[in-house]
Amino acid sequence: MASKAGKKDTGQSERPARLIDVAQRAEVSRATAARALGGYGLVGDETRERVLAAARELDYSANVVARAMRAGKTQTIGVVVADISNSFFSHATGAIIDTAAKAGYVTLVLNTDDDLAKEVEAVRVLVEKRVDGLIVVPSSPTQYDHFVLKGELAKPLVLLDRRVEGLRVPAAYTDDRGGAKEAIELFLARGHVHIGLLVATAAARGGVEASQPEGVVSTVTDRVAGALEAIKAHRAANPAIRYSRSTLEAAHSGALELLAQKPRVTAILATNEEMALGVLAACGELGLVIGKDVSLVSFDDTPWSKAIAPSMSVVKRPVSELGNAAATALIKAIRGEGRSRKIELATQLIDRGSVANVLKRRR
Amino acid sequence: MASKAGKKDTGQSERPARLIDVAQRAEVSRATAARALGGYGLVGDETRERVLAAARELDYSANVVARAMRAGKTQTIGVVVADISNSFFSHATGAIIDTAAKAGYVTLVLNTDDDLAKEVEAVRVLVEKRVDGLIVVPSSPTQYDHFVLKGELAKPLVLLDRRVEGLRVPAAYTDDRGGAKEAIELFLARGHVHIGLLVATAAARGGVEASQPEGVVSTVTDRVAGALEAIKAHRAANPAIRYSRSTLEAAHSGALELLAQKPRVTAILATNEEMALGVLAACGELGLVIGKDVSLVSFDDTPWSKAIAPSMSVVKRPVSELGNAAATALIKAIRGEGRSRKIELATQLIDRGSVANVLKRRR
DNA sequence: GTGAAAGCGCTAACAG
DNA sequence: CTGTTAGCGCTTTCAC
Repeated sequence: MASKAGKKDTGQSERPARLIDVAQRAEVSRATAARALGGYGLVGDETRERVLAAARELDYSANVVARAMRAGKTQTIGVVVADISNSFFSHATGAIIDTAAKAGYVTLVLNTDDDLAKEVEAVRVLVEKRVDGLIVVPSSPTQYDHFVLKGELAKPLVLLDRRVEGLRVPAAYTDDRGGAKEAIELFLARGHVHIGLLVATAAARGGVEASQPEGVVSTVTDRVAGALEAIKAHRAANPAIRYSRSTLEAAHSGALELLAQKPRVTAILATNEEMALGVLAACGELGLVIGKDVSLVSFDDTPWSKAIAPSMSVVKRPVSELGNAAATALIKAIRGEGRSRKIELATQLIDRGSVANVLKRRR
Repeated sequence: MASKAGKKDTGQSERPARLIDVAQRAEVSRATAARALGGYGLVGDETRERVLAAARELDYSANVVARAMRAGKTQTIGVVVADISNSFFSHATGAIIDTAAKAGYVTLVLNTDDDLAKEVEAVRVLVEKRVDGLIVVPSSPTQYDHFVLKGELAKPLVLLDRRVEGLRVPAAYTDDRGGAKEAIELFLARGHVHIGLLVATAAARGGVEASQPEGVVSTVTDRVAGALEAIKAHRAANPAIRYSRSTLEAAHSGALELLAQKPRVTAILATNEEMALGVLAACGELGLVIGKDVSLVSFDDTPWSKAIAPSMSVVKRPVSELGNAAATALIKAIRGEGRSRKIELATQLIDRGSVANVLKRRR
């Protein structure tokens, strides 16, 4: 490859300068050059200048791979998410990338499509790559063998958005149970009696189901639990529930099913952006007006939620903060500084215009 | 760190097994073990079995860093985008990650916030990391020194979404000029005379301006050029234009300014999601009904565009295909197979319900 | 203040 | 079919 240099006009230029090239040009040893470049140890002032000049002249770029091999650390972290193109994950990942970068780490990103097999493979690849740590959005609420090597974690690990039963590692997630509870309480306070839950099951498989599928992640169970908690506390009627695959199409069908309930549901809690969009589409189709015929609250404060008419009430989660917290916790773990356990961030109910008040006058 | 092993119950287990450990356990040389594991060269059947068994027993995970150092290739590519949390970039990046993974590459992602200095730094870091190639969304339409080492590209490079003047490398982008042209022609065909352009300037700086800022990327100039082309071809009146920073707030102000034009603008082309949202918000505020008082077409087909009422007409760009194409071109370049130059993908005008027909009867 | 040398874990000649 | 060996480029004791 590089041997054809100099002949063709497209011939590769000579291979990048190495430390030894810099050392020779500056007429010092590799050790001295390394010290000057690395800014550690003792180096004479003029020697340092000479080395720096040589490095500049040669366009020297340290070979971080060699350094990593020597040091046993790569200054790289791995992020494993269900799907980077999903806005929740892309925002969280963006925050992780930035926080990690500030601490001198670069970030490798892999998708799993919420498929455990892909997650296992992703973790294997990242461990082979010798990342210094991992941030994972686990696709299973119970499986964690792939993180463990010989009774120990293969790498420092922080869970994001979801917890894994029995895995005692730091996890950054939001209080979705509380968020769902608040949303339902808002419905109840406004007089809604027939409430519907459109629950995204993060899983890529399945369509729409009336009962909770197996192996559903913690965010799903938390949100349902929170909603039911509110219902029970207020002795309200059981809500209609549909578990839907997290796509627009499935959400649409799910919403239609909810809206077809005998005493029609007048308020729906959608557990993510796709579910909310499904409700909007279904209502549009049925000629039902949001904020009037059907009230709606959705998880996650998307940019469009305040631009539409009526603007949508949401349970906002601090997504960037979540990513930052996960990255910070991971870097701490990598550096061996203390061990954060659980990082639970609060959600915030933002009531905009999509929840009608159907309260009758006090009789 | 690892030296405190065995004492505390949290003590790290012994360091990961190396090739030599596997070789010893299987009672063969490192070379033989490597051959068996790597599936190349000649190895006796039972020998191979023994090696594989030993590797399994030791939970051997090849050290890819060492391999990379030897091989001079890291099987890693770098992706440099303005902001991974932006839906366009996250979708494109998702496609890149998946395509690269299929070809055996993992992906490092860095953000620039459309800041050239950050871009330069990102490229430096990635080159130090010895990535095998780079996919960059350039933040400047003219600067490219940071990609060049000694008259040569530092690494195989593919541009994404935007072109750079004078830089002859493969670039994957969409025909935004054509897309804008079609959108304007739709307005014209429906009888709109006073047309507005709300143009996102990708730059993080600035607010709202009436004339084109300096150093704006190719997508911006392409879209404006396409729109003006359509206007000129039909001898229509010059459009009102606002260049806006790509945030909801700036877009909102920009839309308000457009809507305040003397003969009021009846149709607006928004050049991205944020701009469209700004128009929606502004219209909501002014009590103007989309698809009736104000017609709207936006670039990029977002999930919410079809769920709102009326659904929004858009210039759809094949985002995932764009990412795939960029990744494929890069991998080709890395492998030295041919050199794709420009990859221009077509846009598609999807007319939904946000463009009113204001045509008067033929007189 | 500077240099010599060992070695991180792996692979690819080259022998046998 | 299998073993020996020489590095890839860097850092880091340990001498001087």
